[in-house]
Amino acid sequence: MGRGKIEIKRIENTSNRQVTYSKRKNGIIKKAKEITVLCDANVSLVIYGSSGKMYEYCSPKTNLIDMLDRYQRLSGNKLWDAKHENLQNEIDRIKKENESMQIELRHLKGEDITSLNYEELIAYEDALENGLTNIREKKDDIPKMMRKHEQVLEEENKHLMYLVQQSEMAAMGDYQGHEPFSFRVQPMQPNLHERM
Amino acid sequence: MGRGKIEIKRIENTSNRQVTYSKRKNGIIKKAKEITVLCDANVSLVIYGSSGKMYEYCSPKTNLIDMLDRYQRLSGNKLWDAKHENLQNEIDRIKKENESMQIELRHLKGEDITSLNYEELIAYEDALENGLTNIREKKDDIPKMMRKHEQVLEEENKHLMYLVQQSEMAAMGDYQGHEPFSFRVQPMQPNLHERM
DNA sequence: AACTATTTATAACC
DNA sequence: TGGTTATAAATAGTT
Repeated sequence: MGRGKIEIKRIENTSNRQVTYSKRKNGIIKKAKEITVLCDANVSLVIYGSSGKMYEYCSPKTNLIDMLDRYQRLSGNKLWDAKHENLQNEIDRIKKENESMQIELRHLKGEDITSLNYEELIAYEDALENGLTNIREKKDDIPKMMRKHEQVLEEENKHLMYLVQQSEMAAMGDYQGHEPFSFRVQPMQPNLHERM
Repeated sequence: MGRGKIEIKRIENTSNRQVTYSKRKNGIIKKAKEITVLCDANVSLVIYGSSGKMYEYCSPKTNLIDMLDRYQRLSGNKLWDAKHENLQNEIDRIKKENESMQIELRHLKGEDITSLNYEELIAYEDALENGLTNIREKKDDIPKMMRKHEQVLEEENKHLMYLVQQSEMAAMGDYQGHEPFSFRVQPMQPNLHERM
C-alpha cells in the first residue's frame, strides 16, 4: 500500500529497510491498540529489529506476565523453569495443608461428617469435649478475676477517699464552697469492659 | 477503513465484535509476518479475545523464550523475578490463611486461649457444643445402621443356606463324600469392620 | 464467507 | 529522521 506495490521479501537497501521497519512497527502497534479497544482483546506484542532496539506493547488490562502465564497454560509450552516449579510445588503443598485444615475445622463444627467412621467420630468427640472443658474453665475464670480486680479497686478507692477527706479537712480553713471532692473520685474501671 | 469510519471504542454488538476481532486479528498477524520478512525483525505476538482462544505468532528465527530473554536484557524488566515475586506473594498469602486456621484449630482444642476475651470464649463454646451435638448425633446413628445391615445379612444368609441345602439334596444321588456345603457358606460381612 | 465502498497504511519521494 | 501524496491494503457494512 503505497506509491508502488512491493513484494514481501527482505528489503536489501538498509536505510529503506530501517524506514519501513519504523513505519510498519508503528502501524502494528496502532493496530494492536485498536483491537484491544474495539474487541476487548488482550494483546502482547514484542518487536525488535536489527538495530537491537525493542518495542513492547501489552493491552492495558493485563501484563506480559499474565499473558505468558496464560500462554503456558493454553499451549502447554513451559516458559518458566525449575525454580518456579519449586515454588509452585510449595504452593500446592501449602494449599493441600490448607484444605485438610479446612476439612478438620468443618468436622469440628459438625459439618460434612457423613464420611467419617466410628473411630474418627469418637476422636472428634473427645477433642471437642476436651476443648469445651478448657474453654469453660477459662470462661469461668474470668468472673473470678474480675471480682478480684473489683475488690482491689474498691480497696484502693476507700484508701483514696480517706486521703481526700484528710486533705479536705486540712484545707477547710482557706477554701470553701466547692462540692465534696469525693464526688469526683468515682471508682473507675477503664477499659475493663473491653476485655470482657 | 471500510464502508464507514468507526470510532476506536468497544464495539457493543457482540457478533460484530467477534467478526471484527477475527478480521483484525488476521490483519495483525499478517502484518507481523510481513515486517519480519521485509525488515528482518523479530516479533512475538500473543493475542486472545473473550472467546479465550489464543493465537500466537513468533518470528521464525527465534522463539518466545529467546524473545523474552532478550526482552528482559534490553528492557530491564525482570519477568522471571516478577513471576517469582508473584508466586512468593501467593505463598505468603496462603501461609497467613494457614496460620489463622491453625490458631482457630488450637482455640477449638482449648489451647492458647489466654488471649481470648469473654465474647470470644462464648463463641467458641457455642461452636464446640454445636459440633459435639452434630458429631454425637452421627455417632449414635452408626450402631443403628449396623444393626440394620446385620439383619439384612442374616436374612440373606438364611436364604442362601436354604438354597444350598436344596441343591445338596438334589445332588445327593450322583456325588457324595464332600463336606456339608453349608460349612463353606459362612456369614460374612466383608469390609464392614473397616468402616467401623 | 464473499463483496465492495471507503478508510487507512504506507512506498516513494522530498 | 519528519512530512506529503499517490496508491495498495485493510476492513465496516452489507448481502
